[in-house]
Amino acid sequence: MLDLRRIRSQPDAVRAGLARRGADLAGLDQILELDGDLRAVTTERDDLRAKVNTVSKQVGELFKAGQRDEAEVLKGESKALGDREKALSTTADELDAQIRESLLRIPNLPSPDAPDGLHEDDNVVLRTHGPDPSSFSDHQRVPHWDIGTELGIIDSERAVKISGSMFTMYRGWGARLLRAMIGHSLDASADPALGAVWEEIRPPTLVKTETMVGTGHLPKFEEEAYHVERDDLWTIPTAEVPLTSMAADEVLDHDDLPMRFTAYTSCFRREAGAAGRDTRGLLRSHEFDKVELMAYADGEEMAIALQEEVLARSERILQEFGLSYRILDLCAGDLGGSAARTWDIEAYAPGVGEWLEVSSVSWFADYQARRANVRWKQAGEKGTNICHTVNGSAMGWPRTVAAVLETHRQPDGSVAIPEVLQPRLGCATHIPAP
RNA sequence: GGAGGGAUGCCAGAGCGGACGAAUGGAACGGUCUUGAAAACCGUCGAGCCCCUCGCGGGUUCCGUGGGUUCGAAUCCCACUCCCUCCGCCA
Repeated sequence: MLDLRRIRSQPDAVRAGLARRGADLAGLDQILELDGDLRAVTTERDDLRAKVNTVSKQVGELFKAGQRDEAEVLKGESKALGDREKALSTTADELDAQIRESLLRIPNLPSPDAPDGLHEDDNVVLRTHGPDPSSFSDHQRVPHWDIGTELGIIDSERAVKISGSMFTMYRGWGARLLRAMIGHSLDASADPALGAVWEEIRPPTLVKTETMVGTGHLPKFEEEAYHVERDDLWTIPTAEVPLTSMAADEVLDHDDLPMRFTAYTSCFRREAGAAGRDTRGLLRSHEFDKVELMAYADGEEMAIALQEEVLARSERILQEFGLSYRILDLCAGDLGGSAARTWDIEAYAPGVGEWLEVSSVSWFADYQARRANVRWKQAGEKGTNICHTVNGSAMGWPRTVAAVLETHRQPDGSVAIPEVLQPRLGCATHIPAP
């Protein structure tokens, strides 16, 4: 969430930032008004409390001195003050809750570096890597759902039988290929030869409500997540959720920053309202595999360097897989609610004939960390500071698998396995044609 | 799921209605001593919010969480959460 003091001291700048992403500004005005009320009430309440505290102290002293009558008089006085204080206190609590509730629904301010624009079409292509989409041959122009069926490596029919529409199932070479890709990504992050080591985490995939609030997935996107009502737990839509909340309510030592984590998990999304859109094959499903990179930073400079580091790692993987991809700089209006700046990576899938979003690399400034209350402290210095958070996928696997299957399909119907993955697959070079 | 024990500052740990934001010890930081270090000694040593005549300033809140009793709660009462031990069940 945004810093209330910033909203208070620079309301126009905040308004302008939110307007860039086309956000509703009514909540902001409401907050400003409630905040004014709250501060008036709080000041008065604190004054009364101060009086109650002094009077109570006097009561004690008078009793000790044996001056019972005087003590009784003061006691009555203090009670009256206390009653007023209680009423004000209730009002203050209510105002505070209202403000927080509104604050949670206000999206982050876009980075000034994020391009202008309100729609997807306004996103800027930063660069494209690999062969041009027009250069692929006919044998690569087969959608992965057909390849999957042909090779017996994707069995959507049975997944649907077991779990319903928009679930997928990998079999045989498909399942092994997926596992090899995941392993490759995790191991690359653990390899010191490739730069800073990202600590591998295997987090829970069922989390508490407050954990979902921390990253900004609740309350706004309640419809998107599966909720296990009996135990009041939510299935995570991304490992970003548990990773970002790992340090919730903690004060990190500045010397430990940046802290880098990676996690492989299943991700669950209800995809409410997306029925029928891009749902064929591996394009969109309720449960999918993803490896996430997530880092805590001490501020903007460190955070942006980490965002670039995540992007480089994700790109590297796509390069190793021999895929064509492009990097999009999301315009202010297309940014997710918690993000300040996002780079999407889209891999080209020749069979589907589309660029598929396989990764999203975002810098959240202190928006998530303020929600989750993640702070850092420099030993010996006074006070604490809110962290910055960064995360990105490396990768969202189903679409990456799709792009790999289509890109590496051979004229004989087999699929060439990228070299980096071969050692993980018994040194096989191809998924054999049927 | 059942029975018992517990939750206090960075850590350990006292306090069980007023003098407690909290003893004591350790850690950390600054200093004295020393060629340097250790030891010893002295000092500092939590966070949030609000106000202002912005000063090494004032007020307030926080002893697991939420309620209650009281003039006054870390201390009493209630509920909940989490942790530990034992039993049951289970991959």
